Amino acid sequence: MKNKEIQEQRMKGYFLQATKDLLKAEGLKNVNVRNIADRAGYSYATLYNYFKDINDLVFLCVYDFFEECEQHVHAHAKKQERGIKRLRASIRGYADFFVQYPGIFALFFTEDFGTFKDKSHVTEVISLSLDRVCEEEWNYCVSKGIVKADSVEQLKSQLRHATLGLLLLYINQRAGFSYTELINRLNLQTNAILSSSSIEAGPGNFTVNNSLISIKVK
Amino acid sequence: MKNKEIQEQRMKGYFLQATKDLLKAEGLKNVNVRNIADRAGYSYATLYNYFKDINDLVFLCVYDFFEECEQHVHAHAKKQERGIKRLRASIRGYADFFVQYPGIFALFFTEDFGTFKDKSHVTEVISLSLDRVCEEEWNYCVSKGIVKADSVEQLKSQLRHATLGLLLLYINQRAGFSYTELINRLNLQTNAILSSSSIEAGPGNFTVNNSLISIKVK
DNA sequence: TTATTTTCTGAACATTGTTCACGATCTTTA
DNA sequence: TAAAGATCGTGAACAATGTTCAGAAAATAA
Repeated sequence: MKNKEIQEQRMKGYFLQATKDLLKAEGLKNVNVRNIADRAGYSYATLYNYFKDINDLVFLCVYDFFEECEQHVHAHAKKQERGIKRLRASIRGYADFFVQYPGIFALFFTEDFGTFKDKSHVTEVISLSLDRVCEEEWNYCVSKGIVKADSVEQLKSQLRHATLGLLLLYINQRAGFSYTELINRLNLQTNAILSSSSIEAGPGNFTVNNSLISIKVK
Repeated sequence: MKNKEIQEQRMKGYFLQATKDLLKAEGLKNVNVRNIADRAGYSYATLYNYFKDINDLVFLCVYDFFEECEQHVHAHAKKQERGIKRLRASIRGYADFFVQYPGIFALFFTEDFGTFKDKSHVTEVISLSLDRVCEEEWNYCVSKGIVKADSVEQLKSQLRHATLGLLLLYINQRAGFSYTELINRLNLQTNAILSSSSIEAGPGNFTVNNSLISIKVK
């Protein structure tokens, strides 16, 4: 009875891996049962012995992709000194990850769940993904008194929605600007949110000349 | 030569109207050539005599939908007194419009353009739609000295992205909260952005008790 | 080795976008 | 007005994709 379980998990893993590879390499529109099965080395019909439908398979990838995103962010952010700087770097890393893999962005935020069951788990991972990858740094900022504990939830929420909105326009080609310009706008926007009254002024955090428009990042 | 033009525009109009009705009534996933043609009273093949493909037809609807959105917003906002209050009401109206028609949100922000040509026009309408429906009120606020002229672009941008991000999570069912809660969060977020240093304090605008979290709207 | 259960597979069906040849209709012209 | 020609509308047909199913292949049990 144990072997059967192991073998089933192994089979699921093959399809899952094939789906992830395909999604990263060719985007969500090229993810279909025949392509997945080809990569996995089985017939498309076999897939249905292990997954209810293609949504079941595709949305299972969210967990792995979130971990990848987390690692990408941490690898990018750990070069910065702790505090607001690292927080900013985390947000930048988060955006970079989805720009690099637009298919993962589509899966996380725009793809219809269809018949996918138990979406509450996966929606929480998705909707709080930016908060999660920044969590350690938020805690640090609060513990050091850089950010007021009262304000953290409000700041997280602002950053979450602002980052998402900007990414949505850029990744779905609604914004007419370049990648460089995206990063520019992301920085401006992040600074505007972080330079609220909830952030204690401190040397090396950032310099604001009291106008929202021209914020100079040190 | 003139009659032909008129007749062609009329035919396009039938398909366009059918597409809009369908999209509003049944959402983007039920918009397909056969359903559209049924509503228009023609065969699905006839559609291809007037439009290059279905994307050509569907993205043409953007212009009309934007006008509808604009009217919805104005009808909702004109009850408020001019200035920050009406600005807030406009943002609320904008969100309401897309909540009422999730298919229009999908078309505006998440649907792939495919082979759609000349997207620069339509992307501008889309990406600046919130700015446009608020334009009159921004001008008013600047002219009355309620908002610093320097800050307007930054504020527009913040509101645009924050509103979009929040709507994305709600409409695509990534957020686990109700409509009431959405409006709550939207108001909080809007107030946080509008109560920056760029907004002059004034009687009746709003009351802030200096913390980001608990803003009381008068 | 044979029988039974499990796993895998292509055929087949539904849906959707698109093309195309053909017939209907309208216009031109002798 | 009637024949010739142009234009328009149509279903058949093809491709791509999701899904189901009966049966082949493989693994297991007797």
